[in-house]
Amino acid sequence: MQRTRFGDMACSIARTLDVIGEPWSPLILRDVWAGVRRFDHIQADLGISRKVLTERLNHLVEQGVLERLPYDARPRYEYHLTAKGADLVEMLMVMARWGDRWLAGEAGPPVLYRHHACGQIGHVDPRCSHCGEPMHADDVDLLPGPGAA
Amino acid sequence: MQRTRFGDMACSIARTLDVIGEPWSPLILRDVWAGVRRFDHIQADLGISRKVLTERLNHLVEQGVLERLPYDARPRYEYHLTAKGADLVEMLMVMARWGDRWLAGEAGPPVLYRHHACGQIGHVDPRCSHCGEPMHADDVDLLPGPGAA
DNA sequence: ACCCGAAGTTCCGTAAGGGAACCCCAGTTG
DNA sequence: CAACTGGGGTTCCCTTACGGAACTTCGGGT
Repeated sequence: MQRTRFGDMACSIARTLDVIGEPWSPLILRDVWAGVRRFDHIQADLGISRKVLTERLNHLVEQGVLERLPYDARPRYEYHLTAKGADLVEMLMVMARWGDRWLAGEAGPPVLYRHHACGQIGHVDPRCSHCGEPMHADDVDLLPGPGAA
Repeated sequence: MQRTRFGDMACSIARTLDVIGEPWSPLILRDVWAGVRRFDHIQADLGISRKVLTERLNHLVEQGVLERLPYDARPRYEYHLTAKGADLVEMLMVMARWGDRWLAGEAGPPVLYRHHACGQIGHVDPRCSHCGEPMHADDVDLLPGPGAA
């Protein structure tokens, strides 16, 4: 299908898509985050083809998002989030939040998030790192930064 | 490529991917958010094939993320974010934040975000909707919700 | 010596992306 | 009035990536 690479664009969204934008990658990350860490378990949980799963895992490891660690004397491996990968989980939480809000329907959200700090069920709320007020689509202006093309 | 549909999974991340998970879709959303709203402009800006752009725009309109509005007496159209679509922009901001942090390198971020409320350059910071404290990968437990499979 | 289970690898058929050419429609120019 | 233009697609062919199932490899257990 000769997919175009996005990484060369002067855009952090495009570059991020080059790391986790391929089909299945966010779901693989979700599984690893949720504790499904082994090849066969991920494969069975997602119903992904083994071939594609191999490709995705290799790519995510190359990109430093996952690491492949042995868990046995035999050649058995688990995949774990690196710091770089754990940082991607907030993106998953925002996606989940959007799906809960716009797609869950009558049944309600399939997963709830309990926050350690307060012990309550909550969801992720994007706020300005500077003033702490909400930060949504209309709350920002986009300006060229130092790394602009 | 007969890609698997994710929408049937009891997972809001998977369902969200069914709406904006196809290649190019997040970048199209980014363009529309940034003010690039017309077919030819998006096509030229992204370098996407016209065929795929047509498919993606139709899908995003069907999903209620974009709306197609005439801007002339002639058959000319612009694509605009709906409320549902504007709500997806926070996902883009989180992706941009991650790319800025982990992929931008020496040059620094290509785009800066000025927050209207405080007038400062900031970035998006995910916080708990309940207590306002940071909400990252390790700060939550996942529990089955009412819509669980 | 045989079987097992985890983690891939290989192979084939199909569908999706890339790219370029083509089409339709409403002005607008000569 | 005919030809031209420019936006917004549509059609065609080619290549590549996905899906699915079968096969392989490597240790350990019985």
